[in-house]
Amino acid sequence: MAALSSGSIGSLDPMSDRAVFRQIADRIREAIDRGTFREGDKLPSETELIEYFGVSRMTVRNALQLLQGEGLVVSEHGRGVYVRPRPPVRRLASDRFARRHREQGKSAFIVEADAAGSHPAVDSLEVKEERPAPEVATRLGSPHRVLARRRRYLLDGRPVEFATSYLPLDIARGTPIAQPNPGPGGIYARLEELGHRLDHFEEEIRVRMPSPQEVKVLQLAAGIPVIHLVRIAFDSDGRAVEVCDTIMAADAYVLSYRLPAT
Amino acid sequence: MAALSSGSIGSLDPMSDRAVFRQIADRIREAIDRGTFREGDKLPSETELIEYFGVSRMTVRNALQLLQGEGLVVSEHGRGVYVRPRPPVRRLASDRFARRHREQGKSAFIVEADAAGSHPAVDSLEVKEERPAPEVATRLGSPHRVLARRRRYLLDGRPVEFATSYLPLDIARGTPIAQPNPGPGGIYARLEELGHRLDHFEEEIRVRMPSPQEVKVLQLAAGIPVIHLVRIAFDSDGRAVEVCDTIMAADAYVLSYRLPAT
DNA sequence: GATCGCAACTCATCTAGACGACTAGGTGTT
DNA sequence: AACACCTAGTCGTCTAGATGAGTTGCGATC
Repeated sequence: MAALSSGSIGSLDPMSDRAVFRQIADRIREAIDRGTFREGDKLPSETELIEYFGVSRMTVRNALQLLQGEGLVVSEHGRGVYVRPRPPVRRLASDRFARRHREQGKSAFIVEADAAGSHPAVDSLEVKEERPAPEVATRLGSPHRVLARRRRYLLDGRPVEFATSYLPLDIARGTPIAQPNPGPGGIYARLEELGHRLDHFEEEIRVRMPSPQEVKVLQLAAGIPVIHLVRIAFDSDGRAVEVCDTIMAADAYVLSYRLPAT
Repeated sequence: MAALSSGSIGSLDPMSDRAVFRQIADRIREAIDRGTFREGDKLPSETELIEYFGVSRMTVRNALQLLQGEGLVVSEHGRGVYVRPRPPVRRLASDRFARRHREQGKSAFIVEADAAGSHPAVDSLEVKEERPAPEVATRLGSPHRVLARRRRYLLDGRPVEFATSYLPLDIARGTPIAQPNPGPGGIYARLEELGHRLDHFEEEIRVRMPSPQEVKVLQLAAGIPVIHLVRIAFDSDGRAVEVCDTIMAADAYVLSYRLPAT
C-alpha cells in the first residue's frame, strides 16, 4: 500500500489531547481530501492500519466507524473499506410539475433520468385503499379512507426514493389514477383531465437519519441521511387533492427552488 | 430502573441471525417508540444494560452507538445516555424574502424567533473582503474579490445555522452592506435602496453529514445531518447580486416551498 | 474448459479487563 | 454560607485476543 509506506497518511501526535482513533480518522480524512485516496479507492486494510499506527484493532475500527458515520467511506464485508463513490444526483427543479412538462408520454422520472444518461426504473408498485394517517387525513379533509399509491424509484439499479401518494376516494376511485399505471403525464395529468385544475403545490422538507426500515428499502450506506418531503397539491378551488409523502436518499438529490422576491 | 426490572425493554433471541448489539438497539428503539422512554429520559446505564442482557461492555456500547448514529439518543459524558430531545424548529417559508417582510426594523431571524417564543441571537459576525471560491465567483461574474459577511444564528443559546453572504465589491463596498450591522431589513433592503431591485431568488439544497468543523461550529450531536443551502439573489436585470451559503442543523429546520403548477 | 474446494485475506461480532475523565452529591472545613 | 475535597457512578478510550462470515484467487479435479 503505497499510501502507507510513503507515510502519506501522516502520523499521530502522542502529546495531543485528541483521542488516538480521532487522530487516525483525521489523518485518513485529510488523505481523502488531499486526493491520496479517491472515490472508489480501497483504504488500507484494518491489519495494515494497525501496523502502521501501532494501535489495537478496536482503535482502528473506531476511526473507520467515525468516517463511515460521516458518509466518507463505506465498508464491504470481506472486501475492504472504500472511499464512498458519489452517485449521480437527481436535480429537482421547482418547475418540475409545470404543466408543460406533463404533456409527454412517459413519467417525469423516466424522461429526466434518460436525459441524464441514467437507467431509471420503478418498482414496488402498490395501489390500494386504506385508512389515512392523521396528518394525511387532516390535509385531505378527514376522509375515512384514501387511495394510496406507493412506488420506489431506482437509478442505475440503486433505490433513490420511496414515495406514497394519497388521494381522496371521491376523486380517484374508478379512474385511471386507481390503476397501477395511470398513463402518460402521471396522476397530475389525470387529475386535470378529471376537472381538477391544479393551482399550486406546497412542499415541506425535513431532514434526518433514516430508520432501520428506510435503510433497508433504500439500501442506504452508513452516514447517508434521508430527505423527508411532503407535497400537497391544490386545485384552483383551493382544495388539497393529493398528499405525496416521499423519503429520498439524501446523497442522490439536489433540490432547487425559485422564490419570488415579492 | 423500572423499565429494566419490569422487563419492558424485551429480551434477546439467541437463535436470531441478527447481531446481539443490533437486537439490543432494536429493543431500546422499540421502547422509545412505545413511549417507555420519552424525550429527555435517561436510558439505563451501560452497567445496567450489561447485567440485563448478559453481554459485555462493547456489545452494549455498539448498540448505543448505533442509536446515536440514528439521532435517537445522545450520550453525555459522566451523566448517562438520554433520549434526544427535539429542539424547536424554525420553519422557513418560501415567502420569507418577500418585500413586505423587509419593512421592519429588526432582522427577519430575530422577529420570527421572538414570535415563536424563542431567544434568538446572532454571533460570530465577520465582514471582510476576500477572494471568492470558484463556485461563488462564477455565480457573481468572476470578480477577483468579494465582500463576505459571515454570521452564526442561535436559538435559545443553541447554534442552528452558519451563513456566509458574498457580494460583488462594486455593489457592496462603501455601503451599509459592508457594515457589521447593515440596518433594518437586512442587506436585501439595502440592496434595493441602492437601486438593485430584487427579482427572485434561487435556492439549492443539499443534505449530508457534517464535517468535523461543522460539528464544532454548530455543536452538533451525533446523528444530526446538515442542510447545505445556497441561495442566489437576482436583480431585475437578471444579475446575481448575492450568493448566500448556509449550513443548517437539520434537526432545527423545516423548509417549506410553494411551487406554481404552471 | 469448467467446476469445486481450499486458503488467505477481509471485515463483523463478541469477550474481559484496564484506566481515564467528567458529573453529581455528600462531607467537612473555613 | 461558601468552598474544597472526596467518592460513587457514568461514559470515553484503549488493549489483546477469539471466533465468525463474506470475498477472492488459485490450484486441483473432473
